[in-house]
Amino acid sequence: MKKPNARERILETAGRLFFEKGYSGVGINEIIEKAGTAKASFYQYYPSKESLCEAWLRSVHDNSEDFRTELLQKCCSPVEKLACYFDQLEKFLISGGFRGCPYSNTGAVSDDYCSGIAEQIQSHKESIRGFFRAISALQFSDHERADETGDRIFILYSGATSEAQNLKAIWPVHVARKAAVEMLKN
Amino acid sequence: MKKPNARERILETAGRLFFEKGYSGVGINEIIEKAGTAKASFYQYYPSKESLCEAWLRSVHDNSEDFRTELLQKCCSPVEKLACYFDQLEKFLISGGFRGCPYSNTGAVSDDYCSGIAEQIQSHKESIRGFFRAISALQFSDHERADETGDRIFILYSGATSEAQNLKAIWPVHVARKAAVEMLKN
Amino acid sequence: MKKPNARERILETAGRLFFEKGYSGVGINEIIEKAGTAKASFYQYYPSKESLCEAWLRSVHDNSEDFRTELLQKCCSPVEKLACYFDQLEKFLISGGFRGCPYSNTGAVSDDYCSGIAEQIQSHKESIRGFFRAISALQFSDHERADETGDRIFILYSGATSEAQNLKAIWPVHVARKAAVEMLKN
Amino acid sequence: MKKPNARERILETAGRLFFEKGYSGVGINEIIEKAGTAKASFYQYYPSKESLCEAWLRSVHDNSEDFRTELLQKCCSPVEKLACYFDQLEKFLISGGFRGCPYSNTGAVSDDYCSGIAEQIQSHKESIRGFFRAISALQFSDHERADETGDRIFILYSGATSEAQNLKAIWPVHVARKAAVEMLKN
DNA sequence: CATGAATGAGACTTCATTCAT
DNA sequence: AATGAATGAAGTCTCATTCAT
Repeated sequence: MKKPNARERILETAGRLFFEKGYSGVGINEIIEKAGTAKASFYQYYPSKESLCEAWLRSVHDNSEDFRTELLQKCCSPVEKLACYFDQLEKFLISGGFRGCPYSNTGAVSDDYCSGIAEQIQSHKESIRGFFRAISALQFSDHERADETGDRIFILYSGATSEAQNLKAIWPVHVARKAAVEMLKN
Repeated sequence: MKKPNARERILETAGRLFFEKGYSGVGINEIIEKAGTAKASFYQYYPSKESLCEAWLRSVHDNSEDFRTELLQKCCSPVEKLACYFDQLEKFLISGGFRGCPYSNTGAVSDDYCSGIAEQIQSHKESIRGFFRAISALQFSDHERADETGDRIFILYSGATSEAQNLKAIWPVHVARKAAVEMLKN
Repeated sequence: MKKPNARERILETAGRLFFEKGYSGVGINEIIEKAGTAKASFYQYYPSKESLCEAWLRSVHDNSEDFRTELLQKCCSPVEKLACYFDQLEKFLISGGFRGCPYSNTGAVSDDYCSGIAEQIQSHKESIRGFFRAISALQFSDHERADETGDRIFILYSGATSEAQNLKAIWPVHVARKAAVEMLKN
Repeated sequence: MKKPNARERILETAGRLFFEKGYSGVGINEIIEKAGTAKASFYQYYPSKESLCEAWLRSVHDNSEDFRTELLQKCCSPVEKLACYFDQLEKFLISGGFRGCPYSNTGAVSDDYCSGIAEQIQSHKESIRGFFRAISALQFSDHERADETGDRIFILYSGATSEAQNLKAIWPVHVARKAAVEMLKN
C-alpha cells in the first residue's frame, strides 16, 4: 500500500499534534500512524524528530510573517493594525483550545541552547517584536519612544498568549489589547 | 552514608531537575538516582510522577506566596513593592539560567484539563494576579481601575518572564518593570 | 509473570547466541525472548548490548583461564599439557559447530579501538600467549627460546581455530597440534 | 558531475567499507551514498547485499590469486617466495590498519552454511593452502612432507593474520614468518 | 539505464510503574 | 519503612528491499 506525498502528510500531522500536545508529548509512532506512513518514510524526509519540529516551526513562522507583512501593508491606521492583530490572536487561541504559542511551548521543553530549535524561537520572537516596533514607528516619530512602545506591546502580547493558555480564558487577550491600544494612542 | 528525609530529598532533587529540564525531560530513574533513593521508596511517598510534580509546584507556590505576602506587608509604597517584585524576578531569572516560570513551563507540557497540575497552575496564576491587583488597590481607590491596572501588570509580568526565557535576555523584564511602574504611578 | 534470576538467564542465553551467530547477528529482542525476560529487565543489569557482550567475554575468559591454570598445575609433562590443550580445543570446536574463537569473531565485528571489548580481546589473547610461553618454559631453560616457541605455538593455535571455522573441518587442529608438539619436543 | 561505471563504483566503495567495518557493520544506505548512486541502481547490479559481498570477495580473491601465481612463477627460491609472501602480508596488514583477513572476518559474521559466501571462503582458503603446498613442493620431493609443511605454514599464516588483527600488532607476522621459513629450510 | 519514494520489520534504549520480600 | 527485581509499553531510529515511473 503505497501513498504519495508522505512528506507533506507527515508535516501536517506532526504540526497538528505538536501544537495540541506539545513536542515532548508526541511520539514518532503516533505521527506516522495518523499520517498513514511507514516509519522509514518519515526518516527519509526528516533525519530526526527534532528536524521535523524545526520544519514545523519554520512553516508556522512563515504563515505568521505573511500575515503580519500583509497587515503592515494594509490601508488602515496603526491602531487598527494593532487591534486587528489582537483580534486575530483571540481567534487563534479560541479555535486552538488555548494552547498558547507554539514557540514558547516548544522552548519550554527543548532548551538545548545550541539547537536549531532554540535559534528559531529567538528569531521568531524577534520578528514579532520587530512587527510591534514597526507599528509603533508609524505612530510615533520619536524613534526611541516607538521602540519602547513596541517592546511593551510585545511583552503584553506574549503575556496575554501565555496566560490565556494557563488560565484557559480569553480575558488576558482583552486586557492586553486594551492596554496596547492605549499605549499606541498615547 | 546517612540518608535522612528521603521524601524531602526526592522533592528537592525533582524540583531542581523539573525546573532545569522541564517536567517531560526528567525521568523517575534520574530523580531517584540523584536523590540516592530506591525506586520503591519513591512510590511510597509519591504515588506517581504527576503527584510529585504537584508537590513540587505546591512548594514553589508556597515560597512564592510567602514572598508576596511579606512584600505586601512591608512598610513601603506600592510602587516600591512593585519595583521590588520585578527586581526579585530579575534575580530569579538570571540565577536560574532564564528557565522561565515553572508553572507555565509545566502547563506547556501537561495539558490534561482535569489534572491537579492544571488546577494548581490556574490557582497559582490567579494568586499572582491577585497580588498585582492588591498592590494596585493600595494606589487607586477606584476598584475597577485598580483591578484593570493589576491585570495589565500581571500580563506584563507574565510576558516578561516568558520572553526572557525565549530570548535568553533580561531586557523584557526591564521593559515590563518600567511599564508597570508607569501604570501604577499613572 | 515474574521470574527470578533474570540476570543469569540473560547472560547464559546471550552467550549461547553470541557464540552461535556472532555479536552482530543477535539482537536484544531475540535474547530477551529466549531468556524469557522483559526488555527493561535486561537494561537493569546491562546498560547496553555492548556491556552484555563484555560480560559474556569475561565469563568465557574466566572459564578458559581456569582450565589453563589447572592444566599447568596438573602433574604431567609439558608435551602432555600441550597435547591435552589441543585435544580440548578439538572437542570444543566440534561440539560448538566450528564456530571458532569467540574473541576473534567478536573482534571481527566490533573494532572500536577504545571499547572495553577490544581491551578484553587483547588481554585474553595475551593470556593465552602467556600460557603457551609458560608451557614452553617448562621445557626449555633458555628463556628466549621458550618465549619464541610459545609464541609460535600461540600462532599455530590461533590459525588452527580460525581455519577450522573457515573450512568447517578439524584437520587444521590436527596439523597444528602435531607441529606444536614437535616444536616443544625439539 | 559525471558518474561512469556505477557498478564498479559500488563495488569499490563497498569493498573499502566491508573491509574497514565488516560486512555487518556497513549498510546499503552508506554504500550507495558514498558511491554516489541511487538505491535502485544498486539493486539493478546486485540483487542483494549478500551478492555484493560475494562480488567483493571474488575480486579480492582474484587479486590475491594473481599475486600468488606471479610469485610462484617468479625466478627465486622457495624460501624467497615464502618470505616475500609474508612481507607482503605485513605491508597489507599495516596499511589496512590491522583489519585482518576479509574472508575470515566475513565468515565470523555470516555463518550460513549454504550461502555462496561460505563457499567462497572455503575455496579461497583452500587456494591459499594450495599455494603454500606448492611452495613446499618446490623444496621437498617427498609429497607427504611437502603437503604437511605447506599445511603448517598455512596455519601459521592464518594465525598471524588473525592475531595481528586482535592485538593490533605486527609481531605475530614476524614470528610466523620466521617459523615458516625454518620449516621450509628444514 | 536510472531513479526517488515508499515500505515492514526490527534495531537499541527508556518510560513510569508494581511486585515480593 | 525500605528495597532490589521485574515488567509492558513506548521511545527514536535503521535495516535491506521493492515499487512506479
